[in-house]
Amino acid sequence: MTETATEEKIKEAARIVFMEKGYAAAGMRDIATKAGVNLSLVNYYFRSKKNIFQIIMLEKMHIIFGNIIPYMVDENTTLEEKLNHIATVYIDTISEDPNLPMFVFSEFQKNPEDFSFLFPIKKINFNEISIIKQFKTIRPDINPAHFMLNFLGLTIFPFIAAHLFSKMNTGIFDNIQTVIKERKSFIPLWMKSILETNLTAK
Amino acid sequence: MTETATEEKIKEAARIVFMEKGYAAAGMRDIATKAGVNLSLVNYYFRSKKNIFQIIMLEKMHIIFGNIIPYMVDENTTLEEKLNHIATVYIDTISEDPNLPMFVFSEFQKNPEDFSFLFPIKKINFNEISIIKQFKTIRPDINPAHFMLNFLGLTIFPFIAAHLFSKMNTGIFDNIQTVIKERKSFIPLWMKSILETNLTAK
DNA sequence: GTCTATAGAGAGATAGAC
DNA sequence: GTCTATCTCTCTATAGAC
Repeated sequence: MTETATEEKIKEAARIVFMEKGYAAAGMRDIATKAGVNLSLVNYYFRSKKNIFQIIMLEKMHIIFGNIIPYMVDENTTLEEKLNHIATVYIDTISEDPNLPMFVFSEFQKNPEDFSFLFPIKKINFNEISIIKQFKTIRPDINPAHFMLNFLGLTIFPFIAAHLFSKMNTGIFDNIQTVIKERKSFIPLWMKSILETNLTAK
Repeated sequence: MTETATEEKIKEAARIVFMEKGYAAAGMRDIATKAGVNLSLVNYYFRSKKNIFQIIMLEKMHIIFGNIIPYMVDENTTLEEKLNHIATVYIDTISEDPNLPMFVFSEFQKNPEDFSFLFPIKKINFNEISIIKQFKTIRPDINPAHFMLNFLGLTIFPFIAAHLFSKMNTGIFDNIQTVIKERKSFIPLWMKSILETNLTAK
């Protein structure tokens, strides 16, 4: 491997510390301690806090978007297959790192300038990717943004709300991680119903 | 009023600074400057950074939950009326302060211990509030957690994702604030479809 | 590559004059 | 109530010995 053991230990510690505390509250000392190395080694390998953070952020962006875009652009699957596949894969992926969505959305919001250059996704015109084209043939009357917000909201929001909801003793969010996994098979069916909903009613 | 003009100026500045930067990155000097007052006045009125933050957080918690719980517990409205009412009121309320959901979820996650005592909601047993009882009579086969996650996901997630999505040039999230407002009438209809979805199918 | 030691900037908080 | 000045601590980052 090209990375030394020390470098990888520091990177792994940085992943944990940044994900737990966010950029601002994370300290270089936290990272060094968690990695079991001397403070100055963190700077030796990564030069600055901002630099190591951007490396971690780029990794996380790839996980959160890189695992979803390829299925969205695939011209050889139906819309139903896409929804099935993405819901399943995505919930499994994020379940291994459940704070990922909050981390990415929240850190991006705080310093958009620092990350706008990180977009490999930046160039993608959603109007021309398969999943949106398929949606448009079924529902030309609805802005595809609604479709994406619905799908991602049903899939991702539970991870974002999990901490707060499970701590507020409501009696219904006690095994929220189990509930989230049930959603793998439910979300595609709910999305189908949403797709068929007549919005001019009432 | 019981609060002096200075105290209120500081509080308003604190609201803005904390919402923009989060607790960790916000500085007492930021707050003083934004309020147009001397640094030591912030400590004079609020004694510590943590203290003023908790005051703001409590306020924000009341906005995000206080505007929704009363409608959920109301025994005199149907489930359909609740969904209509909440979706509309909530989207209007949060639109005035669109970073509110991210702020509350994100700051809570980072320091749960600091805020667990802030719950006025803590004692509410969701299994006994009207909206959940109504849901259970319609769908006794589904965990009510799904119902709440669906409704709140459709309603709140767009606010959380808005920043990131609108900056990634997808071509479909350009007027996302307008899109979000359209959802006021759509969400109740989508929820109706979701409620009627047969989940044993396939 | 890894350590000790420290520079230099910035933070939260307070003492004390007015 | 409001100011100036400052204490004390902690942070990122680096210089320099090994």
